[in-house]
Amino acid sequence: MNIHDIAKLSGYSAATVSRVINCRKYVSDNAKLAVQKVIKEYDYVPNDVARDLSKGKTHNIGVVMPHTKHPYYTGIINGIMDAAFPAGYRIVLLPSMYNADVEMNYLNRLRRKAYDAIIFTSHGISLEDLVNYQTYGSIVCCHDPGNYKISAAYTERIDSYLAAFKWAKEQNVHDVSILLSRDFTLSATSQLTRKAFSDVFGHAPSNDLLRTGIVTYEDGYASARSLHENNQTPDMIFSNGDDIAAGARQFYLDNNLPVPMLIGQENQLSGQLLNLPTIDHNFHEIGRLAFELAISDETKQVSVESKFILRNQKDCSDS
Amino acid sequence: MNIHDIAKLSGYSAATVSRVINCRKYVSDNAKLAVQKVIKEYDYVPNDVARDLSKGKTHNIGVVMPHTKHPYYTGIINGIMDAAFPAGYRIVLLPSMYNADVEMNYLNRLRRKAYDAIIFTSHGISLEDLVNYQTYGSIVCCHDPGNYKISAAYTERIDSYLAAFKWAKEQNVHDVSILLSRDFTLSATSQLTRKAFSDVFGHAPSNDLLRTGIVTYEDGYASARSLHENNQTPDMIFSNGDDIAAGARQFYLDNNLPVPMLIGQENQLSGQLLNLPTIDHNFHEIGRLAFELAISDETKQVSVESKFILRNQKDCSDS
DNA sequence: TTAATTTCTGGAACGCGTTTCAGGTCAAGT
DNA sequence: ACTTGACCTGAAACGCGTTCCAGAAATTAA
Repeated sequence: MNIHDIAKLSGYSAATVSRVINCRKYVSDNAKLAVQKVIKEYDYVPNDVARDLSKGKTHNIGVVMPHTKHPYYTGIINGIMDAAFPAGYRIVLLPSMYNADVEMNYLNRLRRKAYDAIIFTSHGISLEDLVNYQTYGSIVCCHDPGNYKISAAYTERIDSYLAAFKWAKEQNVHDVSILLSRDFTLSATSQLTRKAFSDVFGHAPSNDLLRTGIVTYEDGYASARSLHENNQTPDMIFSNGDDIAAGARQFYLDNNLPVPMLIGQENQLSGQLLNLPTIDHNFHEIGRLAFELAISDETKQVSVESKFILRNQKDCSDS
Repeated sequence: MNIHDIAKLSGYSAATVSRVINCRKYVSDNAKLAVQKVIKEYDYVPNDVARDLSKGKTHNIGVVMPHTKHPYYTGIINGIMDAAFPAGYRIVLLPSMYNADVEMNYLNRLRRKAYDAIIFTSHGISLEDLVNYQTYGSIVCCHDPGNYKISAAYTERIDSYLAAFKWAKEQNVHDVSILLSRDFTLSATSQLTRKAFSDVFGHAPSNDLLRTGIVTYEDGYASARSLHENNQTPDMIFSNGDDIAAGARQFYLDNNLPVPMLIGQENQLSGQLLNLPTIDHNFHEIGRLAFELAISDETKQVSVESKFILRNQKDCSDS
């Protein structure tokens, strides 16, 4: 049962049926009634894929995310969804695991018109590739693209990082362990972290106290163990997530070791429960903005500020 | 640039080009080479929407979720994704807010072939509606459908609920507050909670100690306040999420009130941090199973056991 | 050397809705 | 009475890839 069947049954043409369905002008009352009757009688609904093909638009936005565990991504996703839903767009989850082939595959699906636009919450392939693929559709990334001409919604992190490290310095810490999601060489965010640290402390962060590939509570726990096993005793751990900080803390507690000071990120519930200083990167807002950019024709960059949050300082080391 | 253009340029027909693209048999080496050359030269990629239309399949699975904040949904989503990705399916997020019109709209989009199947992590419309819409595509729900003929992947909760309440009884608690996501009348899960409670305690849970519509940490906090303001002093709070329990706990701490015993659910990080007894509903596995059902032709029900988890009991009331 | 396969290939139909365009009607304006 | 413009309508083209079927050519089997 398709639009042509309805046309035949109602005695009108497919064009008229299409007009009725889409509430277009230039349809007589007679035609409208006749068509609606048949549609109702046969319980007809139009095929969305055919419509998408015809219109050249799917109302689907692909959202590429390296993994799903990290709240960074769920935060952005929520922001995107909250903006996409009222606008009549759907979001398609595209897990990438930072795999270049997989990401390329998604870009090609953009070319193939499977999505109207694609948002990279993060990406393993080069920014240059992303920029080049813009010929085939709207692409948005979620970090500062520097001089590259590409739409981006991201958090301006430097001030909050500086604030965090300044506060750290005021606490008279000397050995700061930094836990990162990705290595300095791979991630602009990681580079920024290093820069902020260096600016405040006057020297680069120690490699002995650095751990990368850290994403979850469990990773945080393992990092602390690794530090301990390498006889490193940082007096502060700066991590890229409250959950991660919580994991590290747990390792020390479990082993009756003194817990270093902790700074988290993402303003997660764990941080709230443990009263950790944290950095809120406003991911929900980033998601909203990314969506707006995705469906707009302009190529532009928008950013929001992140905030270093010092909670009322109770003791953080108790269980 | 479409397949017909490629056909013309290569001197072969669209049918042959299609065969080359899809690596079908019955193509001569000459034809293959010629077509591939033109495809490469013009950097042609086929249109996915046209292909979907032609094949009558989108490889998209719609996943309806009432809201995005609750880890119940993110857990299932992760399970679905982990299964869908290797199978070449994508998942489309469909927020519903338990709104019947919205959910109906998604069901209609299934009819309209926008999705190959649809998974309801939860639903506001009647199970009967869901059952009826199966004519139009594969539908999976995530709770025990009773006698209704519909595919379902869900957690068998009764044993863990019983175990939890039995443990509670052993702790000699008398006034158990129950915090639920949805009212008994609306939710089978809520009914089960009540049944388990009644079975163990020999009487129905107190309405004065019941709160519904509770989903987040903040809701948990508000519930505790509400209980307090109504002069209710439960000696245990049974909540539908560790985060929620954590929220309730925080209210008591903030007001220097004794913290009742707590039982959480979902085995969340907050529960881990606070050493809460919890119930793990195995949502990741539910997601996996739901996906398998979604792409299979059979209509069947599968369930997994949930587990009551009693952690090593440290004191839960400190900060 | 036939008969029977298997391999190639392309025209045309199919999946299905949208849109353009041309042709026609009818009421309002001059 | 004549022009103008708004209103209706449908055939056909368009978006684009897949597949069935028929016919031709090349092998293989007998």
